[in-house]
Amino acid sequence: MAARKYEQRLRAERSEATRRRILDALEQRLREAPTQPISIEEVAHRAGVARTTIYLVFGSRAGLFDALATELWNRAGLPGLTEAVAHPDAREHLRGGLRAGIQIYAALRDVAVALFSMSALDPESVGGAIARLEERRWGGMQHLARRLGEQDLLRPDVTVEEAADVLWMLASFASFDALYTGRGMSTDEVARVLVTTAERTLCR
Amino acid sequence: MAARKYEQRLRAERSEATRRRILDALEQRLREAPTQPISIEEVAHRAGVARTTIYLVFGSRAGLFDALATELWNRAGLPGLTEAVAHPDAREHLRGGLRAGIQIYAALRDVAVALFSMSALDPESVGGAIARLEERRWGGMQHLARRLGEQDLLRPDVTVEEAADVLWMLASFASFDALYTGRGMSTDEVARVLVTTAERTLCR
DNA sequence: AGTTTGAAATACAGCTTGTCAAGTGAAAAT
DNA sequence: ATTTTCACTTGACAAGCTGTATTTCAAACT
Repeated sequence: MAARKYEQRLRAERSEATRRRILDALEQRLREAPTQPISIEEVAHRAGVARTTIYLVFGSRAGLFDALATELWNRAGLPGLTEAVAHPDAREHLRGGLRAGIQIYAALRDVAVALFSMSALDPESVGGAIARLEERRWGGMQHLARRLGEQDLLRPDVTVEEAADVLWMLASFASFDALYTGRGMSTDEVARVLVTTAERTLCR
Repeated sequence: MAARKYEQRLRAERSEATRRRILDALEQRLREAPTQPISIEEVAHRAGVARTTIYLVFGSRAGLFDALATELWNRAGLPGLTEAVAHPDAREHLRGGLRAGIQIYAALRDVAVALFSMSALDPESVGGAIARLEERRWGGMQHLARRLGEQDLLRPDVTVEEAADVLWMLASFASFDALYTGRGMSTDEVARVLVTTAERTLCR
């Protein structure tokens, strides 16, 4: 998106700035009033931009939300998560991965609620961004389950596939939010509950 | 709703029939195309009714969805669930309650996705029906946790409050659907995973 | 100086929701 | 048998939204 090649610095910078202002406006609006329908007009107004500019830059309403989802994830997600995944001990991988994921979910909570719900109602409405992220997450859970199996950390009555399924459920945004928003827990408390649940269910 | 007192049988019956036709049309439409925006016009057309009639009967779009949610729940929920709750053994209460809940979720899956997502985006848009159901569910989880504690079935390091929190998360529609739709499991498999997770995490 | 181009302005068609006024026809009351 | 009642219809309306197309502008580049 907006991936035109420029020799022209200033124009490229201004263009990028406009793009960011729009995404920031959308994010801010989602945080301020997550439970209210959003019009592109409103986002444009907040960004100090014409409505048509948003269509020009992002192609469509769905493209805008898609861009926000992917941008936020990259901004909030990569550092902690990749560090956790790299840990040689699979059990620490499990713990650190869950904690890192929860940090991301908490940082993006209001925005994530909107994006996940929109995607559930109609995956197209967020341009498939959530579906792509969830597919990556599923890959991550399979990887983690495999490593737990390789290091002989799984209970004898739990297969690698079953472990992946349980991790998939527990590491979902919905599980996080059931405890974080639904029960008013802190991120540390949520992490404790989810890690405990995962370990008691899956590990020896 | 539609609570006018009639001496007139026939008119009351026809009125009820209209109401049901509208709700059936909405439910059918949600099952056929869960991921497509729904217009009241469309529901009215399917029900063979004027659009204004829907506003007349249900007051608003939100009132319509509210009515559908409460009606479906009562239709699908009460028998199995109340039976499970009545079991003298709290452990069987846990198992039967989860199984019964899962049966409900599965029967209403497509409709439930829409209703829960709509409620997450804007609780008002379904007239608060989902919020009320979830509050009752929370009461049920607290009750179950208390019974597990009373019958000394909880692990010594698990408090009644913590048990209620975990049950709240595991018995949510989101947890069910992560496995049912997300992983393509059957209801029996979902029940096995959820019951196992709950018991290993909470019970001695 | 002349050209590119990111963005604005304006207008449009088509779809929503919600409300309102007036009308119809069949069941109920007398 | 006639009148009343009422569930429902019809048609119209204001207001808001999305998406697109056309034209214009001014800053940035060559």
